[in-house]
Amino acid sequence: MKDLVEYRAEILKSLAQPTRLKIIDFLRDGERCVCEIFPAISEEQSNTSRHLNMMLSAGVLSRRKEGLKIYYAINHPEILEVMDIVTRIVKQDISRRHKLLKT
Amino acid sequence: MKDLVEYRAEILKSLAQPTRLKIIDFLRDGERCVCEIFPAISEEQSNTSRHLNMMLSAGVLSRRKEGLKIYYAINHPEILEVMDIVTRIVKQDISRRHKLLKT
DNA sequence: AGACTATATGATTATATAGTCATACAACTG
DNA sequence: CAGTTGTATGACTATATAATCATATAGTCT
Repeated sequence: MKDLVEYRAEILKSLAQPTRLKIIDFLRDGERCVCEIFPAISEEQSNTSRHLNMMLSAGVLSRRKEGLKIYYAINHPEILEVMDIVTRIVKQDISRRHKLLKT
Repeated sequence: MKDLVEYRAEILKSLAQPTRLKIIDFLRDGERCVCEIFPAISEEQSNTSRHLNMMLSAGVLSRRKEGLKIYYAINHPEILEVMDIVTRIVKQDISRRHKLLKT
């Protein structure tokens, strides 16, 4: 039985990778099928599929089938909050480093 | 030159691991030295040191020297916001799964 | 049924990660 | 100075991860 720490780590891990971040960014405005996602992020279909599946099983994405296509979407609006906070942190860090260089 | 996506991934990765999550949890109330941290999380000193260093270079922790001891602290209050959100997501997911099992 | 499209998966490879043990280094203490 | 304490690091091992290519599967269309 997985404990809370492991669940949290799993969710964070499923966000903590450049290709997956690009997917999250692309899904910001709503669900998209795989055939839209992989060209948008310039990755192979199979690689994209694996990352999508990983985020799905971490509970970060949800999935809907429609004919041949499979649509993925962000499963929790909170995920976008997390992304926004992390972006803010990065920007702060970058401007901090700039100031340090100038001093 | 690292781009924004890679910076974000680096920060998230530095949070996305059970041992490191335990460290963050332990540092919630303020800075602690390594000698307090590793017994608190039941990990070896050397392993703890590596994780601390990793979070330091991701910009997630800061470090202060005082005599023999080195104190680490969470560098951005926003990190705790992220942790809170992720905890909320996990709890939602768990109760969702419970409901599904009951149906 | 056969051709086609969208997605997933097996096998493989290269690289990264977490953890351990032993040891080095740095700062304090008597 | 020698001994001690706190932290970091080198070398190693086992395991996980990301990416790729080829192929399988599932659904659609004529």
